[in-house]
Amino acid sequence: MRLDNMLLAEGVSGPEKGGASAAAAAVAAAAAGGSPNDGSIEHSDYRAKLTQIRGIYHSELEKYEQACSEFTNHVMNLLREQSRTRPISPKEIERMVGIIHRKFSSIQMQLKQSTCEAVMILRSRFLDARRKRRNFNKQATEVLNEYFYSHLSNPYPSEEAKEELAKKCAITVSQVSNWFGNKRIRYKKNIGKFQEEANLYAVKTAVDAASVSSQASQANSPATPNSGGYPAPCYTPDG
DNA sequence: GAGCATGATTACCG
DNA sequence: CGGTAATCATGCTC
Repeated sequence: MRLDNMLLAEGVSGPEKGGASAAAAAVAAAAAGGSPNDGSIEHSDYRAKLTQIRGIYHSELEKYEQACSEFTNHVMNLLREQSRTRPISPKEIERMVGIIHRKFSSIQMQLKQSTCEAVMILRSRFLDARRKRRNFNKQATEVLNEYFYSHLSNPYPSEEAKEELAKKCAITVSQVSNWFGNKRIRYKKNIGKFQEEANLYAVKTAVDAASVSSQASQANSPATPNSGGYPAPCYTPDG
């Protein structure tokens, strides 16, 4: 009866309302392991799908139950008719009913199993954040890149800085951390590839920060990596 | 559709 | 616990 427990836990079987919230709680618990996503939209989406599965499950279950009782009635009638010609013991009737119920419950088991599978697929699809990865918008990456390249000598934002960036970019702090982690490693791995970008943002922040007069005339010379921290492309802020 | 870009996850380290 | 490195899975471009 593992299937029953599983369906109950997922809120597919069991009471209407408590079930749904139980499922949501299960999802929340599973997602709490480190998923940085806010997830309210995903949850409502998940719930909708789960409700759909629930509906199918219950209507099918009802159908089976109805069919079972109909069939049982049918057999009982047959037995009743037969009882005119030969004696039929209550034991025999019981046995027949038992056989019918076993047959139908095995069909129900299949229904439960396929419902379980559907739920599992749904879960894996909705809980695996990688599946619904979205690129950050232009403005967000702009902000992040600006910070990264203006702190190229030490591109490790503090917790507060991360929060600030997260707020600016409308993403979570974990996403900021992920972004910087990825950025650092990828920048280090292939500095050449980021040269252009680095120069761009270096100039941008330079112009932005210090509104000094003309200084953008030297922004296209190739790389001169230094040995400390992270090699800067061609523009070194100071220090 | 192949191939690269990119965000997220995982294993491991200090 | 926060970092790196490798990897996964998807998005995007050609």
